[in-house]
Order: sequence, then structure tokens, then C-alpha cells
Amino acid sequence: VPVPPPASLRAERQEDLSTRAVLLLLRDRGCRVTVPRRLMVETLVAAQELLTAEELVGRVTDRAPEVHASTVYRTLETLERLGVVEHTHLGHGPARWHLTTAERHRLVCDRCGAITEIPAPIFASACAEVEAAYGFAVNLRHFALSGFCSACRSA
Amino acid sequence: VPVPPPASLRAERQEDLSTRAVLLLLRDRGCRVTVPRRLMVETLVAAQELLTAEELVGRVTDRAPEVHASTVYRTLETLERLGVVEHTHLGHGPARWHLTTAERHRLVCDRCGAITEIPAPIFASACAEVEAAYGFAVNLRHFALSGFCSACRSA
DNA sequence: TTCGATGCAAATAGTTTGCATTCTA
DNA sequence: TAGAATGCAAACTATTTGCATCGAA
Repeated sequence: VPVPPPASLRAERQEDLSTRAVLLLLRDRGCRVTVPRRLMVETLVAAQELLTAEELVGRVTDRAPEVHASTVYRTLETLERLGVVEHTHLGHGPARWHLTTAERHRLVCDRCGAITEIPAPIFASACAEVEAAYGFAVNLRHFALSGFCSACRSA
Repeated sequence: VPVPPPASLRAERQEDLSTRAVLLLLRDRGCRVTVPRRLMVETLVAAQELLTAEELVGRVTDRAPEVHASTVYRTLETLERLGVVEHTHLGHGPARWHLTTAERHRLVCDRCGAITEIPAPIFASACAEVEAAYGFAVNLRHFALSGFCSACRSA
């Protein structure tokens, strides 16, 4: 179950979210700071794109070959529980992980897989309407918006 | 790659989409009408809910035990290509299949899994805006809208 | 009588779990 | 030095594929 990021992190921009701040948060919450965790957080902070668990494993094992995929999955779960990262389903492939960012949504083309990031306000009033009518708080980050990009529509 | 339903089916309501019409369409498109296909279409037409492939296998094998899951998966693919059915990802579990219906979207609670159907017009203008700005045609049926229902938000 | 569809087995992708061991706090 | 986290192997879920056989048109 995802959780909103702690206020101490939420206010900052992604690029300000230092590895150190995340590790301190971990320690603060009674978790332990280990080599795999440190490498994972460094990788996620440095990443420009959304990473699959497998890509993350690869980047971590480049620096510490003994780190195992199951550790990465377990740590992602922990970091998500703390509100540091979240995952997004872009389509039929594996989930993609990233730091909890400002509200942006993603359009994923069903045909070519192209990803377009769009500003959240476009959907704000529709989401507010759903919230008013059904009491349901929509999270457009958990699943990408699926459809067809302009190139694939003409093709 | 999903495809819009043929005009002959699109205009009708789900409850009017008879098994016979679908089987005729199959034959018309050069496909063969077999026992597993007939049973699958009957089941999908009769179903009130969205079915997982496994549930569909179960309902079909109740009547013809020799039908295999791989046949069901392959036939779902065929029917989707013809525009007769489509699948929706509601969350982390298996995809759910249903006849191509009028535009309705689904809200799925991340915590309790409750499904709420909502009318499409709520998101129509936001989707139109995305289309105008990015040329991207959003399909809100392929992935459900994820979030938290009112009960789980208070809990 | 052809070739599209099937049943079965095995493979695959992505992720999760059990358990003995390690190492942080 | 307690117990949280790890590495590894194995299980698991959902789905796909290869292939010989079957049967609809």
C-alpha cells in the first residue's frame, strides 16, 4: 500500500532529494542502512529515467556483484512504504520505479511504447469531480495513461 | 494491439451482443467456429462481471473439461484483435476480460480492491485536452484508475 | 483436404518466499 | 548481541510458445 511521502521530502524537488536525506530517514524509522540500500538509493537519485527492478539490480551489481534481486525487491517495498519511491505500471512489462516526484502523469503508447510526460493539472478537475461524486482519490501515477501516440495513430 | 469494435457491434449495447453475432463475425473474418470458441463467447456474453482468463477457463471447462488454458488465451487474443473483447488491468492481479462495451471507466481501490464503474464523460474533456496538446488518444479502459476508495481513506 | 485451431508440455517473465547466515545499531 | 536485512534457492502467478494432432469449411 503506497503512502504519501513524508513532509520533509515532499516539499523538495527530486534533484534535491539527496541520498543522505533518504538514508537518514531510513535510520530514523528504525531501518538499517546497508550496502545494498545505500547503492540502491544512490542509483535511484542519480537515475534520469524510470527503472525496472531488473535495471536497478544491474546498476547495483555493477558496483557490488553479490547483491541479489530479492534484496532489491524487498528494499523497494520498504522504500515505497516510507514514501521515498513509488512504482508505475507503464504497460505489459515490469513495473518501473522512481523517487516520489512532483505530480506528473505518463502517457504510454500501446503500440510503440513511447512515454510522454504530461503536467498533472490537465486531469485535476476530472479527478476532483470523481472525488466529489464517489469519494475516491484517483492516483494517476500508479498506472500510466494508455493509448496511442500521434505517430502510431497515423500509421 | 487493440482495435475498435466493428461498426456492426459497436452500436449495440452489451446485452444485445448475441453469441450468434460474434460467431458470425468470426466466420466472416476467416476464423473457425469451434467448441471452445462457442463456449467462451457464450460465457463472456452471459457474464455480468469482468472475468480473469482463469475464471473463464473454469466456466468453460465446467461444460467441456478438455478445453485447455492456452486455447482460452489464444482465443482471447483473437477476439481482441477482432474488437469483440478487451482486457483491463485492474491492479496487480491478472488482466480481466469483457465484451467491448460502451465507454465506462473503472476505479479500483489500491487497498481493498473495490471496483467502481464511472461514466466516461467525467474524463472526456481532460482526454480531449491531451489529444489536442500531444496528439495522444487516451484509452482509459486498458488500465483502471487506481487510488483509494472513501472507506479506505477514512481507515 | 487444407490449414487454422487445439491439447499438452514446457518455457518464460516478473516477483515473492523460506531459511540459514550476516552485519548494523 | 538482538533482530533486521541479506544471499540463495525454490516457489509462484500469469502468460506464452512449440509441436504433433484434430477438425471446420
